[in-house]
Amino acid sequence: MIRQKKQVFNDFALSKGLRSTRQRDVILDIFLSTKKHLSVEELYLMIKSRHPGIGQATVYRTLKLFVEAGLAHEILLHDGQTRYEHALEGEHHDHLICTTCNSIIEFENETIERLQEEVASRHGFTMKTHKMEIYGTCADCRGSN
Amino acid sequence: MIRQKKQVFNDFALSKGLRSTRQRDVILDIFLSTKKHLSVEELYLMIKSRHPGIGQATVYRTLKLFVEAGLAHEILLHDGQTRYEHALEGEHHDHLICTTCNSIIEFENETIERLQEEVASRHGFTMKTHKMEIYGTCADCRGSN
DNA sequence: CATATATTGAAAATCAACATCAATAAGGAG
DNA sequence: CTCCTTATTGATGTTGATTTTCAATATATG
Repeated sequence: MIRQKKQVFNDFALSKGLRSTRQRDVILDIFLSTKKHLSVEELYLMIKSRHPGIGQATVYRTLKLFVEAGLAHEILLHDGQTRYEHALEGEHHDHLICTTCNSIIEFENETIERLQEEVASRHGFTMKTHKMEIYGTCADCRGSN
Repeated sequence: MIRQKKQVFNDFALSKGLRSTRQRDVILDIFLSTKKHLSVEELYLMIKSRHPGIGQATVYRTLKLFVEAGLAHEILLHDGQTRYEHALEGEHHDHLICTTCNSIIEFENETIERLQEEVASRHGFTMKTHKMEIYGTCADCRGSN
């Protein structure tokens, strides 16, 4: 799986004439090793702890490449930071976001996906991607409030 | 309808002990008179043209109050500006966003709404609001590309 | 009217994201 | 392997949206 995603990036790099650098390898490794929706800053801190030489700007630049390569999606929440999550064709999930503790649960629902396609085509749209976020209170927080 | 929304804000202001000011009246009036998803800057420009005295910071502050009062929702697109749209219980719509021309089409789909509730409760969530955005190419842009 | 305090506008401060640029490194040619 | 071209990097500066600060002003209430 990780190998497969690295391949996706290599192919992308090749097709774009990008050079292969230590920094991009490191950033890709660490990005792929995470599960959560990390902000650039958070990812940068993880990276810096093992590879102090790598600059923040490079992390920004590289994450944008991952998006271009189709490996990552940008997520905008309401905390003023862009977050990145994994993306791979076929894999798609949406988010349940707890407005109390900010935890994020991922889910998939094929029926919703299908209805989205339907709505899009009804309006003459060709759907590329979509984003669905449900905000509410999670079970844990409901108990403790 | 507009009267009703003004009432909502008055009630909110009362419950919070907020004072009634000329600026907030003006901003609410103009906000309610729009249909689109305006950024703070866009709204500020509309306001300034008729009421040059009103400052940008006040517009920012007041829009946040509208959100708190339940009159508006923040929308985050990928252009680095927070936009505000009208919100009222019962009224809900989602967005089709053209990634070529940035136009936004609103739609509603009850089935999707229902499925969302279902997903939320299946995960122990109490759903408060949600957001769904479908990105793609609109009919016009498809033609001209 | 007088007082207490919320609100405002202008300007400064913040903060994420992006651009600049000199130094470095990749990778192909010889 | 060495040279050369050019992509990449890291440090730093800049931008642009949003927030905060603070003195001046306006509101509500006694």
